[in-house]
Amino acid sequence: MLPHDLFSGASAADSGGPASPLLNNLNAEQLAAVTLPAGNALILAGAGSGKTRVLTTRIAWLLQTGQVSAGGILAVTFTNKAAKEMMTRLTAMLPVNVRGMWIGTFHGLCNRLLRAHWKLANLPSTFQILDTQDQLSAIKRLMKQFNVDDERFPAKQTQWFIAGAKEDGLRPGDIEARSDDDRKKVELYQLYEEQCQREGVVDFGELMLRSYELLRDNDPVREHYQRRFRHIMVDEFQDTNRLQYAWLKMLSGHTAAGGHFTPGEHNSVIAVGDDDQSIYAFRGARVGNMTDFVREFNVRHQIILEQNYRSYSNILDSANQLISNNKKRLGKNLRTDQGPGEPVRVYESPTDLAEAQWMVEEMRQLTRDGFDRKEMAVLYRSNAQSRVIETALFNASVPYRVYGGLRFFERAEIKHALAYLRLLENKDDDTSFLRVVNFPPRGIGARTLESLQDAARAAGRSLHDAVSAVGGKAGANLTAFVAKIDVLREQTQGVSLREIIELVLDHSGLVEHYKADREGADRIENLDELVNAAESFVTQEGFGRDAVALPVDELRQSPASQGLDPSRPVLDEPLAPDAETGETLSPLAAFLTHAALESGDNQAQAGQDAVQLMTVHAAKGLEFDCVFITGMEEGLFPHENSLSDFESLEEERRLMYVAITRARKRLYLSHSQTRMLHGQTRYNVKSRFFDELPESALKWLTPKNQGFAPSAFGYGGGYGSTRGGSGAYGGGGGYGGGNRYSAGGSSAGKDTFASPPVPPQKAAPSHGLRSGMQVFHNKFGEGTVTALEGTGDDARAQVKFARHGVKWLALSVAKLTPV
DNA sequence: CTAAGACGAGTTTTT
DNA sequence: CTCGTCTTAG
Repeated sequence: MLPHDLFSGASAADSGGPASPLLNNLNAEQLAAVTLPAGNALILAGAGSGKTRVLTTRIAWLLQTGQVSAGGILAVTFTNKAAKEMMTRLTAMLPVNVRGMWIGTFHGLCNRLLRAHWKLANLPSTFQILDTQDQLSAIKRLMKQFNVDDERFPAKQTQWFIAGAKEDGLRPGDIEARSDDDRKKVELYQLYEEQCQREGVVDFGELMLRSYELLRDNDPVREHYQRRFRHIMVDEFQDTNRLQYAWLKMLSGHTAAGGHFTPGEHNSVIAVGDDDQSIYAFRGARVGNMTDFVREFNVRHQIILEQNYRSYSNILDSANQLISNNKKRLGKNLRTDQGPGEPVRVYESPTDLAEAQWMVEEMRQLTRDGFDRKEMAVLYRSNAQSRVIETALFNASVPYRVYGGLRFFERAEIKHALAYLRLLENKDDDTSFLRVVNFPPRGIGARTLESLQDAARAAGRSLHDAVSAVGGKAGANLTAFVAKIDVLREQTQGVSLREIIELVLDHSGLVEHYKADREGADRIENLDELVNAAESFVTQEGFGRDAVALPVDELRQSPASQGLDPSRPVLDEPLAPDAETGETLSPLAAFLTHAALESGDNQAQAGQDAVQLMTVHAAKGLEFDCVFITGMEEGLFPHENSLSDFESLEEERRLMYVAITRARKRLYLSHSQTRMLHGQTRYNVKSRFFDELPESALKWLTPKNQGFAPSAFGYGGGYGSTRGGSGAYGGGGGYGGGNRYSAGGSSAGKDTFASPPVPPQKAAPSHGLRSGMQVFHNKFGEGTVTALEGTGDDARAQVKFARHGVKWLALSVAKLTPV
């Protein structure tokens, strides 16, 4: 029976209609994917091929045709954004009970499992989650305590080792140490584990690994979930690491565990991914999981989505030809009905500054052509490249937004506040304890803390519990701190989340401390924002799905548990009085989880029509009308660290593939002959990737130079080498003169500049502000320029803000964008 | 305890 | 060059 036969039969019975509107406008491959029969399948989804649509429609279709109830669905993604997107689209498609489904990130779902089975997972019910920062400080603390030479074993490296081991699903005992250094690292890993266990905290890797082990070691639990999740869907499968793969295997019943092999016939796993977009090997992702999946899950249906709905064919041809240079591929070619569109424009500049200025001019033209600024993206390989571009945009008064950097919940003041909150939940969280024990300062110095740590270690207790062991004045300060925390904990019982946070902000002295600080205004504002975040968390999310534990009664009532030996507890608290209502976390605990698992938006400058700046990695999953890929130079893109081996060079190529496929209408590739890097000017050769693009799709805006000849240059040999024609290196002001900018002077003979050449810029950059101008500031919002003075770096502007009054701002520091 | 200065590192990153 | 971290002096 064909998949759609199956469907139409079911839907006819249900709604009387001939076919569900759900399936309208799907192409043949999409339709096949959506209506796949039960069983494991791999969907190879090219960029822009409607992957998310297929995934969500599949779920809706399964539900609508009654093949599964909401409770039988599990969909897992990598980012909260993707998970949210799925939920939103799904609810738009069907009036469905999203609550019953498990849709979330790997870590979110693991957290959910561990919250529900904390006892079996050997965790305290109040366990806290360490983010990467917390993890690093925990490791530093540990290494100091055990007098580990941090020259030989940098904390960062230890962290990397531990995280890497967990990604591979390895406990200290599973690691074969070959060298003394390795043995030491394994020992540190072991000690770190003990420390975390003692403190009741888990890091991101632990969330995954612990829930994997929970399933592996508890037959009833595993079998319950295996029975429950009949349809498992995995997004971005090419990004899964070893452990995540094993986790999926365990959950779907495709593995023998604890001697009880559970046949997987109940469960269908649909893996959706694109091997050509695998760009996260450096953090443990294993593309090989895709072929392993086909083999080990006995995949019989493979569907390739190649029809692209995003870009014109010049762009797609470029992407296709580039990626065809990779040897290790499953094989896929994007196609479109949209026609060729405009050529891909290539620009060469003498300096990185000139590259940026050209780009600004081009953007101006694009704006005149009717493109929104938010539809223009500048992509670069590494963050350091954003600086010149930002400067150019700033000087030209073009609003822009940079992705990346600290997110809301990662800011220092927020972490401080959260640390207090965490201590209320879990007094043994030493990382949080140390973060705030002397912040704001309360006379507790390094020496005091050392003796406290010694005492705690000797007694095998947490820092909180060991304060009484320290005497003297310092001891009194410590006792006062602990008393303050304990009192706060009392005071916050039965109080709303908002009030808890307000109490903590008041009594911790944080707000007061920042008030005394001349530059503390921003921080106070962020702390206020934390209250808002908590408020909207409670109202909007109803504690957030990630944090809500599995309703306890669900497991008990499931037919699965009925045959179980009653003496064998399936649940942590099967008979608790509140079991009937479903055990949920306290609002505070839920909020803390939310903060750890969802670090919040970058700096959502919502509404601003601004040019988008980001790394290529950050651009994955996004799309724009106009895309500039900058710094297309050997050593930068592909990155020098990736030139030496085949595998990572292929990953660089995939990265380029991702970058190209972000563009809908216009694509620009630019490279510069020289570039400031690490305070030195580097001479760069244009990227080898240019030679892998179809000439017919390109338009050279500047005279085309000799291509890169990989065989002629050894690794790194490209720098400082000369190229045909130019020979002008070292000529200083010589570049950019005359011929290079003359319109139509291209050797290809077919180009004219889309915009007038950039005049050589004078040293003093103009800030482009005028009195009376409406401007936008990240912190203060909108305002009016009331006065200007000074030039260059000393330039200042007086701005009257709607909400924050009149302020003088140094333009070299403050980011003001015209509205 | 704070502030200034030395020092070193410097792809990519979500949870 | 430029940022963050660590050390040292007051």
